[in-house]
Amino acid sequence: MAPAKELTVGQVAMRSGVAVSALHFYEARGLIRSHRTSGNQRRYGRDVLRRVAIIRVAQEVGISLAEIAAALQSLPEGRTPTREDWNLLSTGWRDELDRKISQLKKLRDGLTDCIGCGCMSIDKCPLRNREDRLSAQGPGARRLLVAEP
Amino acid sequence: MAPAKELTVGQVAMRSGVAVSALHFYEARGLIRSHRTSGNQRRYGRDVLRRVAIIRVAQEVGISLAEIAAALQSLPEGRTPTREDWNLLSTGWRDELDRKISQLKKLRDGLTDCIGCGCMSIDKCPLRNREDRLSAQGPGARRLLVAEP
DNA sequence: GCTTGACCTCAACTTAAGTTGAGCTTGTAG
DNA sequence: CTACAAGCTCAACTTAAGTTGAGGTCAAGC
Repeated sequence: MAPAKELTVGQVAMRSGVAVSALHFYEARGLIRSHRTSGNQRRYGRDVLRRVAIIRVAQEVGISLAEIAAALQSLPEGRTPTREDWNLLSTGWRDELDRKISQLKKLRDGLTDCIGCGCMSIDKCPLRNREDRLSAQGPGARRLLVAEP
Repeated sequence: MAPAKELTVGQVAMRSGVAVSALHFYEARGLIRSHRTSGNQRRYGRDVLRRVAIIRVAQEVGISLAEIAAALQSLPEGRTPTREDWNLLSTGWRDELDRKISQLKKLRDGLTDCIGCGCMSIDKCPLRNREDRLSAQGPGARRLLVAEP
């Protein structure tokens, strides 16, 4: 089996859409790893592309590099991660991810539920007058942040 | 109708769970608004609690204050926003929110689809060998980032 | 065998989103 | 009516996540 060719930092940058400087930065932070050629240049295995993709996706939904780094620790250092490895990683995030999904849906669906504005507890709240929801639950702000879907 | 009592910055901080300094900051950035007492202290209408809640929710899912500020421009300055106002706001975000939801689900569901790792195009990719998915679509990295749910 | 574009390190700079602190003013409870 | 918690402004500091630039090395094509 021809050992899948290693990638230079420039190639990884091109294929992942991430700047070389960011790759250096991720490496300094321990999110990715490389080994060096005799001339001290970085070489990456192909799995780095997947790791970088995950870093970007996770970042875009508001997960910090520190959290991502922690999660990536669960991936094996040497070998290409299996499906089991990935599942392990993502179960560590599941609660947080579920919560975020829920929040996003609230935002997307027009924020029709009360998010702690206090107006629900006032008789003249336009939302309450229009829909008359939640009115049986007594006064006070409800659901400051999303708890469940 | 007793005009719903106005809130001091400290009360807003307490009820929203956001620091006073952050409220000042949001105001400086135009995300919320107050008027002043004769003694130059801030007073807020109750709608500020809802605005702040939205700011926090949106922030948590990775939307920047600048984007949030832009979206909040669509809300009426003077009156309590109606459901229509909120819908207008959230439709401006809908595409971005849909994309983020989609990304989150990928992460949560174990990243089982290829996210541009390049390994799908290699015969010995463990995922491909196990599942033999997507194999009819030719070589090359696929779905670097999520396009559709 | 050289030259030119990729790489290397390291320090300094940037932007976002706040926090902290100093020094001064307000307002409310006793 | 006074003390003291709460508010005000403004400048400086912080952390995260990079980017930029200087100064020097590597390697691949001609």
